[in-house]
Amino acid sequence: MFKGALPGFRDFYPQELAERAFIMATWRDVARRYAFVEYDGPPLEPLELYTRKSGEEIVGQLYNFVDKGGREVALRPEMTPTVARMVGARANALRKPVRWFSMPQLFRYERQQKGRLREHYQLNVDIFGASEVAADAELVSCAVDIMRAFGLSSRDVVVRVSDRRILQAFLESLGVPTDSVPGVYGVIDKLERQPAQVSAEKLAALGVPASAVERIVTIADVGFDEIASRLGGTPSAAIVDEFGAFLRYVPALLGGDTSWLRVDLSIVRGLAYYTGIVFELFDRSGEFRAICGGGRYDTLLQSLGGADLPALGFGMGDVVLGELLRAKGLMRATEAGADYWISGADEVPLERIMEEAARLRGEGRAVEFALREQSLSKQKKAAQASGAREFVTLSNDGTHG
RNA sequence: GUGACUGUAGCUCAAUUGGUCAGAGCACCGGACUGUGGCUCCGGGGGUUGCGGGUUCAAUUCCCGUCAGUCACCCCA
Repeated sequence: MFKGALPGFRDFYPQELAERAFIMATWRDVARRYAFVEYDGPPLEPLELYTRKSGEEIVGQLYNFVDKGGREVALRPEMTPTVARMVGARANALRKPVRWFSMPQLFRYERQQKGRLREHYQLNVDIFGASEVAADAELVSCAVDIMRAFGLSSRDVVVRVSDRRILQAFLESLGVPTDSVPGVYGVIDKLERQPAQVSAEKLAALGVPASAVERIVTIADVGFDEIASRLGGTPSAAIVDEFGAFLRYVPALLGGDTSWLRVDLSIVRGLAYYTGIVFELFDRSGEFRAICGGGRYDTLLQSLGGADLPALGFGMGDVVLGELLRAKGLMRATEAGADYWISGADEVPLERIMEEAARLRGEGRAVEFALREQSLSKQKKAAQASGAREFVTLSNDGTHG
């Protein structure tokens, strides 16, 4: 006998499936409110679709194999290449901006740990063909409204926002050599996970001026005012103005609520393909991994050989979110019981119960009953355990109870 | 891929310095309580103690391996 699922994979018993359905229904509902439309793609893709974007190193993280036709294939680790291909193929025909979302099951061949399995479901929300910063604000607002829809508040979750271009300009204004910027990103990305002393030493080794090291180690505390004053009048001023507009738009979209956003230049998002504003959602306690992350990647479609369309999006997985919801007591999902439990008193034949069940089922009701004649108390106990909402008793004199 | 810790019934756990130690609660099944809220009582099924070796007169309890889990690193979703 097989004892359990493969490592990193989950069996969804009815309770767990109800929770997954609850999460996905909430995702879908909020995405719809923002006028995003749903799409999907194949769970299995050519391996090259991922190596072209991320290089051969990525193969170590992929669930890949050779199929019976000799093709190198991989279970999708992310949705972006797929959606980039789909949008690229019809770039000229699609009404812009394209506002799409999907809830794919994604796969990674990695050793599992808390909040990370080999498989998960991830909401992907993307906008293509919009260079306006209002689009960035729409995405962040959508992510926050999803938190709200789950009953989470800004006391539970914070949105940390940054901009790669501003971070680069900020670092250069501190005297960081341009060549050292990528290395400094790497240090910044690890600030929270290693001692400040270690970070400072690494920065010094990268040629960062002593005067700038301390400011970089505490870069998470840099606010918009400091950014604006330091970069005002420089070539980056227009970008800072855009960032300022973004910081006004998000609260406007949230009905005036300013409590969710926090400027945090330490959000680097994996050094990857992001080109502008980036953001991550974290629980305030710091107990869990990032709940959600995203940003703008204007050059990615073109680099994948597709259309030259600006693009931005975010991903939100079900694993960390589920852990957070359970920790907060907000997982509102239970196995659905039947609408009616039909019982029979005094030797009512099973056929009469079945006929009544058939009648109600014909009306679209969910109906269960004991599959053999039992005492009424037994039936009532079974009905209660099943979670059925109504307990109906048929008796020989034709009455209902 | 590397390291640390862990591994007893579906779940949570127990079992003196290795010697009837394979148990309890919950859950599940059956029965009683003949009736209004998941109460009470009785009974039952279920584990080759992750798996495979080794040490020993004897191992759940010691050693090795392996698989799995947790956490961290790596990396990222």
